Amino acid sequence: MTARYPKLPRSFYDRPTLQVARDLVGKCLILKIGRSRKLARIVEVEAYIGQDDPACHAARGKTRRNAVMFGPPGFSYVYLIYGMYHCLNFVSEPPERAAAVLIRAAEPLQGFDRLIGEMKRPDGNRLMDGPGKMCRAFGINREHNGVDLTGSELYVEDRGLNPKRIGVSQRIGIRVGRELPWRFFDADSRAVSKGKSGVAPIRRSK
DNA sequence: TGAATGATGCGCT
DNA sequence: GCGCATCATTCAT
Repeated sequence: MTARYPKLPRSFYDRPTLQVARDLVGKCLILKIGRSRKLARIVEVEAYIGQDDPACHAARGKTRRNAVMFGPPGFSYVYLIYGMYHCLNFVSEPPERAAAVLIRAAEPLQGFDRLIGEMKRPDGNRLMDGPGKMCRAFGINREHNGVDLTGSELYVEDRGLNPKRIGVSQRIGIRVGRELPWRFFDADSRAVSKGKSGVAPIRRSK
């Protein structure tokens, strides 16, 4: 079976982070697991942008944990939070500007039937409505840190599932940099984590 | 339906 | 030690 949909190239990630974040809404995240694959439509993201953003892990300089953010765009940045959850990010912009997009929620498209069936109250929209839950459903952990998104293990495809409307709001769960409206989500998806109305939704520009 | 809270590991001061 | 880009559960309204 040949690829029918274009994989996002490095040039996609090598752009201003707010554009990358916005354009990721509606794209499809794919993780290859052996001979099968898991596939989900991204419906919510947040931008974390370099030194000027106090909420960004890169704001206080390079460390072992955040090192990948200081590298080239188009790589994954995965870290452990609250001792038990993982968060998946895509590195954006050139190395001089350590930035990334946090993938916060997704709609299951393929490979999640079993997990949905195991839910107390089976509902695909609730399986990955948060960054920790999404990583758990995909099985993403720190072994997926620093993966090249132009490779064949973990990548993103454009399947033409663009959102009709993109909502914008403040970012969730942070204590600093709260005022910045750097969260983007599919305003018509029921799989976003919370604040489904947010700031007034705006129309997609492209 | 919403607020409060505990779980749990690790990076950083 | 403290705080964290979270979540499930409990308890109150």
